[in-house]
Amino acid sequence: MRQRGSPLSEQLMDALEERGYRDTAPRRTVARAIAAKERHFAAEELREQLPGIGRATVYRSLKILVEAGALCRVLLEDGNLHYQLSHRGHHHHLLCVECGASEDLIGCDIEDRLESVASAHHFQVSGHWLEVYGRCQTCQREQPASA
Amino acid sequence: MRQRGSPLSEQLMDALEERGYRDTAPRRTVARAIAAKERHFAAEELREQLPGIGRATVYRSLKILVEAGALCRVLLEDGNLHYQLSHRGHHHHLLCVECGASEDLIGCDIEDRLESVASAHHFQVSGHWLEVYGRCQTCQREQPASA
DNA sequence: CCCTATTAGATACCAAGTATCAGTTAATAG
DNA sequence: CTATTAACTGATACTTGGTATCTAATAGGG
Repeated sequence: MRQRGSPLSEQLMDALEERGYRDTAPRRTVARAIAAKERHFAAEELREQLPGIGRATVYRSLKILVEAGALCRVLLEDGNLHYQLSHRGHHHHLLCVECGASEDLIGCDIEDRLESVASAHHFQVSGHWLEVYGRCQTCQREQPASA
Repeated sequence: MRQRGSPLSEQLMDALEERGYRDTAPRRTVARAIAAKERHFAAEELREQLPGIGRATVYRSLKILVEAGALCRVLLEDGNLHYQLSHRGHHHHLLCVECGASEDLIGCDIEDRLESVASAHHFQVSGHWLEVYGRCQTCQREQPASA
């Protein structure tokens, strides 16, 4: 009697199965919990929600989901690391510091600029990490000027 | 009999005193240890080097030095957070994944590009975090092609 | 040389992991 | 449909990074 999950959680499971990981009940439970998230979340927050799942299992699931590209890690402005569903491959986030919403930064040429700036330093770029913090359109409308 | 420190460690102490922090022996010890670092370092690494200093004091010192702008935090590719001396205000790092060297990224217009890309998303940028990983010139010369 | 706010260090705690390991289970081979 | 076994789970303990709390010590101004 396998629990069905949302299409989103099925996608997470698929990503794991593509990588050769087994389809297990605890992983399905974790996948469903993640799929239900509307925002980025802390590892501990997820674990608290799943008291029936072992601590190690939750963290292991997060790890392999990130490796599988189904989940991505986001660095908050305060230095905390959160997780959220990942749709594309490599991308960046516009993180709203007020409501916590996150928008993917696409169609940007940041990589190209990085490349050219780095080459001026005779540096061979192999990767980078970029997070952008600010206020989303919705929050700007709600509080036009400052907070 | 106050221990003298290097000019660099004196700079760290000055940064603290400017902010109203007191000149204490433990802080001088921490400042000297940091000033002697040639690379970015982990908090725990620093603490191990200073068995005579309390754990909380080491972490507190790191925190206030970051706040004072004398130290900056660098995010390694593996997600670990390290610290290193900071010279300028806001800047980014070119981190060599081979030797751990770090170069400051200056004279770049990344900020401008971010601003324009974000405004296309109707996003009001207030801050960002950027780290660039790759190989420095020295490591490229030593191992011309791959590793 | 006092006075007191700041600081130090001990301790305990929390968050985010990782390592180990005995016991369980998924998937496959027969 | 059962047996096999590699993968997985969950408990536990440990590590790193960091904060909170508290008592004792001390810097530095008056």
